[in-house]
Amino acid sequence: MTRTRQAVLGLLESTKYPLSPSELYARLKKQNVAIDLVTVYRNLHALKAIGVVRQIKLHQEEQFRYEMEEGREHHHHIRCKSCGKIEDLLLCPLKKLTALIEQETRFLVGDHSLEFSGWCPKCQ
Amino acid sequence: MTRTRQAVLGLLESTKYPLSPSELYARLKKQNVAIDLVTVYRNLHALKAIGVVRQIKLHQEEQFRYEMEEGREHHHHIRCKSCGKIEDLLLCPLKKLTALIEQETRFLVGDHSLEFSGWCPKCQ
DNA sequence: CTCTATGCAAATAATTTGCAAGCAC
DNA sequence: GTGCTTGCAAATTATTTGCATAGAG
Repeated sequence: MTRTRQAVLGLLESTKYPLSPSELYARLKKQNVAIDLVTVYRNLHALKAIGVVRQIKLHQEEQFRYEMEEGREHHHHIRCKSCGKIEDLLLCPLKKLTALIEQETRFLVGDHSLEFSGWCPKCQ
Repeated sequence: MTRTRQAVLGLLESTKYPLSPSELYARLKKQNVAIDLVTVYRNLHALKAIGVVRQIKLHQEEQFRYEMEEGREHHHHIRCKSCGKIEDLLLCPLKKLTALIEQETRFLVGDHSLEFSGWCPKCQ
């Protein structure tokens, strides 16, 4: 547990929506944490490998985002097409559906991603 | 409607799963179509702008994929984590859910992405 | 001390842009 | 002819890798 890993983890813990590597980097800089972008990437990889953080790709976005895995229930997201605001959705309507899909496609379903996008209250 | 646009469109029409720009490019080359990768990108942008093709980003994939928009019903996809095989899912369980989400988040929902991944029959 | 993490530079991969020449109508 | 399209080169953005050094246990 190094100083930089601590910083990355701390920021992910205190942010309520998933952050991209460059967002993480920019915020750490602003907090005067001496860190390299590459180190942010490497820490995210390491934290993902040990199951502490989860990597997600939001609908139509070009980069990955990361959020804390532990202690979080399975959930999805909704993102504003205008300002980019991201919120969690705690509901997941897909448990029953998975069995149906496995039956119809003969795939074994590992996971799913369900992301909504639209306009947040301010942007409507 | 140029020769290259015709080729891009023709390939998208004859393929039953979404293709990435580089896949399109590679296949056109193989068919001896003289075309530049940049032209593939520009045609996809243009076709997307006029609503002929749809851009999608599959769960955890790094590049965009494109598929025909017209004449296709709203659908989702499932991709094999092992061999990359992609199939369509015609069911969409989310229509009712959208209203609920709009009510709970106060977002106005524009669209959603729902992608499954797992292992196809051969890879299990 | 020994091993893993970090910084810096550089390599990749996906995608976009500038510009001059070519094709469609 | 006029304007949109294309090709080639180069710029951008996200991400990864090599290597020598710094820091953790």
